[in-house]
Amino acid sequence: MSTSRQTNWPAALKRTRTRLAVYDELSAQPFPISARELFELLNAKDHHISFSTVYRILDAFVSHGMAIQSKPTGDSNVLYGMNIHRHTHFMVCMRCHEKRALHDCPLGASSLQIDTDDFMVVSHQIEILGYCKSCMAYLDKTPESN
Amino acid sequence: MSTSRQTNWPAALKRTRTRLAVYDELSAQPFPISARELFELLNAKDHHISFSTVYRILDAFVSHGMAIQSKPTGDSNVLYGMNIHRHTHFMVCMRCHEKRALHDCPLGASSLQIDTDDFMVVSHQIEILGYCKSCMAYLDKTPESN
DNA sequence: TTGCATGCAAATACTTTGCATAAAT
DNA sequence: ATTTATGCAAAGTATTTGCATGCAA
Repeated sequence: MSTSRQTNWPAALKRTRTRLAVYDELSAQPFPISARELFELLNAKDHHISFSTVYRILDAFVSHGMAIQSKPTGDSNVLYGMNIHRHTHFMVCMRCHEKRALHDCPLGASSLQIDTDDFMVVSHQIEILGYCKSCMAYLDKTPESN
Repeated sequence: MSTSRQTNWPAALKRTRTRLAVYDELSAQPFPISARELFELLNAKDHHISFSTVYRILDAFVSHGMAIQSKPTGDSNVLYGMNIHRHTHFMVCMRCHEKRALHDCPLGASSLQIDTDDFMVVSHQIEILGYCKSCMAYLDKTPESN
């Protein structure tokens, strides 16, 4: 009943038990997650899988266009998510790292217009940087400034 | 003659010799650089400065809106740059991490329209993700797929 | 002088790698 | 049969933290 059975799969990647498990678990996530979280989710389901293997599989997925890597401001580790067209962008406070989701993508499909013969556009990432209400207070200037 | 003399400076941050040196060196950079690079540039100029201090100063600058942090795909470390409105976005190959600069910002000033009472927008980051010409070849699918 | 900043060194993550074994085609 | 993937453990690298000392206001 796993989705991985019927999905396009790169010829270069063997369909191992481990990779199919990673594929299914990652596909079940509503938002990108870290390699460690994925590792823990899989092991909680009795999939014995090594930590380094998770990284290797995720890298392979990214290299073959099945997954997307992101490094959000305020997260200490890299996140991975399946390459789906439905994605979410965030505003991030540069001081406390609070995040707020944007309901609309500011780019929409327009990023695909950048597509050229030399570069195939697959996705994009956007972060709006600034300060949340409570952190604005720390932006004070010296009395003599401005 | 350093620019740091005449610039707005948050009241909460003491104007120490070390911070002024970091400010000037970072301001001189055309593109964001890592804490390590900054550390090396400063020490090459006879500024004895500790590595951890560079991190602490950069974090303080980010918290006070003087600098921006970014974590580009394919770079193993965090980059820092002064918060100037002139910035560059990149297309990044998800396999080999080759980067190509975008000449125009796809958002322009429109990201500022997101500004609300609750969140003060300062900047934004965009990455266009995809595959360069030579890496497209690795995206092949299984014969039976699709 | 008082509190914040810095240096040093050690600790903490996170991620990658080597190599022997196991599994997929 | 051959090639590629995995597990384990160890190494590598970036970043953070504690604490004693130094400096700015």
